[in-house]
Amino acid sequence: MNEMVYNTRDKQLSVKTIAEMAGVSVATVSRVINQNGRFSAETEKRVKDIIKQFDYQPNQLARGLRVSKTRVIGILVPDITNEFFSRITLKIQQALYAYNYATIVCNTNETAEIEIQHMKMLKSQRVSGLIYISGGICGDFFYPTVFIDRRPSNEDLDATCVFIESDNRMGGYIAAKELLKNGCKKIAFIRFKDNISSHEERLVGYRQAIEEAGMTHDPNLIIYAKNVSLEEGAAASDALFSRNPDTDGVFCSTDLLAVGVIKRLNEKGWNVPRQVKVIGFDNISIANVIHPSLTTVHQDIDSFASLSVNALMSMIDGEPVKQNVYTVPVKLITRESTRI
Amino acid sequence: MNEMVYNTRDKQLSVKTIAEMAGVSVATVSRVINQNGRFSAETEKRVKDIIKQFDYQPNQLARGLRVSKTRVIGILVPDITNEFFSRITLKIQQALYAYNYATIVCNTNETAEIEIQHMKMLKSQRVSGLIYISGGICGDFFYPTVFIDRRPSNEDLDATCVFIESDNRMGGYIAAKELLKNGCKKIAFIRFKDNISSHEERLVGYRQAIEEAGMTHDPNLIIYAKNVSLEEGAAASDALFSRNPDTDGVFCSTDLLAVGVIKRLNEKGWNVPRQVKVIGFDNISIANVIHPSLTTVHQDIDSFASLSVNALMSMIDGEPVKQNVYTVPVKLITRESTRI
DNA sequence: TTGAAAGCGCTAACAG
DNA sequence: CTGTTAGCGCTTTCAA
Repeated sequence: MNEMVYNTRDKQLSVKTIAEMAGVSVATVSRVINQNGRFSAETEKRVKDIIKQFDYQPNQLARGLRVSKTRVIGILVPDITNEFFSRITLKIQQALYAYNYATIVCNTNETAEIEIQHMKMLKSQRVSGLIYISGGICGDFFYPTVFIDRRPSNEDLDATCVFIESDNRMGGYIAAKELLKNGCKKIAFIRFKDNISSHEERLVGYRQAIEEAGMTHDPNLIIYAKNVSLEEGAAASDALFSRNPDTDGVFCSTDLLAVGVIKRLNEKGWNVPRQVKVIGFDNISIANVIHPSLTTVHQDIDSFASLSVNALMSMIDGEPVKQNVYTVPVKLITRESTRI
Repeated sequence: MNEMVYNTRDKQLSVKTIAEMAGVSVATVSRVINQNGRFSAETEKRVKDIIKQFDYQPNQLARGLRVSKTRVIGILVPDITNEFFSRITLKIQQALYAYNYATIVCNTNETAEIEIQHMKMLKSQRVSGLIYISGGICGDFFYPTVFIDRRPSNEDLDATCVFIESDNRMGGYIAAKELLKNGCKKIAFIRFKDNISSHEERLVGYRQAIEEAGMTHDPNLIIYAKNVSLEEGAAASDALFSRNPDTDGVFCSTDLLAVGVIKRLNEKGWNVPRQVKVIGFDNISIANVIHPSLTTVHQDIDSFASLSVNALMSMIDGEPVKQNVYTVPVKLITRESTRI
């Protein structure tokens, strides 16, 4: 039973106190902190010494209020527990950290309602920019914004924002090619139900490969998963094979779905890859752990992070957008689940 | 090549504007917003209508500056790509969201240097509280703080902070018991090298079970992993079996390590669970996907989140800390990796 | 090279 | 019930 006494309310150091201690004005202290020149080397040293001595951290609320710019970026992400998204988020945070920006991460759970609430909060926090990872139902162009993975509507994209994506069409194409090359005759596509541009493009690439192989694309072989999760992958697998038991190849728009499929097929005693070959997308670590290990299309997360942060920083600096859309190459990672 | 024009700088609505539009003073607007009474129903409606009409969001910077309280909490986490941590983080965010608090998530990568930098940033952002998930090298009690999973040093804990953990000793005990029950005679313990209280306690429980079984605890059977990762689990497995090839049971202080062990043993052609039984800790989804599926000790993440947020909220409200330490029950999840 | 002072948007006395 | 006003900590003219 302690009596609570936090220091939070204790008067922290402020420019005013520092000014007094250094025998200069607050303006000078501010100039030194922001290295705006117009102070002598001697003054600079005096002020800096005090700052260091007391480990002074400028109040970002006051600064933000004054200059209408916070060093905070909002990140909106559908599901932070999905390793693919958490890895992007982490890389972005690390890149922003180098610019001394903090991030507020918001989990939207693919729900417009929640996304809108988060946007209000971010607005009230006066964030300096937004990064949407696979989201953007309510694109509000109040802020410099980067979209990753999910293309915003065209009007929005024509405006002042940036969109970064994998070469999803190529990804779908090489995925289907891999299955075709290894002898699959009836290839299904399991995808997230929502109308995400990245998953659409993967479908387009898949269809192209199918048609190039002289086969016809069968809409019955497209299965929609309610969520991107192991469970929904398993459910989609059941739905697929109950209707099309002779399917011999499955391309999933996400590793999580693919792993759910493999797990379900294993449980039912099917042999992957002998009876059915499976391929995923993302290359998350679980893909290399499942048995058989999952062939997948690798997305270049490092490029996502560096491109998005560079773009956002120059937007915030008021520079004109040189390039609206960036397409990042993908590559096939061959593992057991598609072996002959 | 668009010319950039963001609305960010456009004058947003403020209490002043709203006051003018409603024909009242700023004080009244503020009272309505914060529901501090002393306004008529009629005034309230007038103000609220305008707020709704323009979707006005109060400037939290100004508010925070004024009341020395931000609606922002800092969360420090070792590795957001570890599903166990991302799930805790998500649950905490959701709980805080209900209180209208935002979170700044900082990835410490188990590095003191980075943790210190993040602390400075959080301080400059004037967060209202801190939640350390499995961290806290530099416990700064400037803020109301909750520690999860890793016990802070005792002096710190005596102060005004809260610590929440699983019943790790019991977890270690039931894990080792499960292996003993299923016939293991030589049981190893693979753990993260850092001196984390939770992993220490798991060791204590493990030893207790070993000794109760009339066996002696062999320090050679304790292996330290450099990181909590699949790769380090595999490496630890190699180190273990090269020195102790007759080991027939492995308890890992983390699922990630355990899955790394199983994967490595599979690769080497060992049969899990016939030759070696393996058990983990956390119950992350990968545990149910690996073959053989991993028996593990489930941690109650929901309780972590609700306990920590409740505690933090009352600390922030200035209430005395009623309870310093919370211990959350664990439970054994039996799967294939320990079957006889 | 330096300082005085205004003001960012908000809340909380205080006065009516 | 309502308004006036000071001031949170900071940056930025403007003047010296």
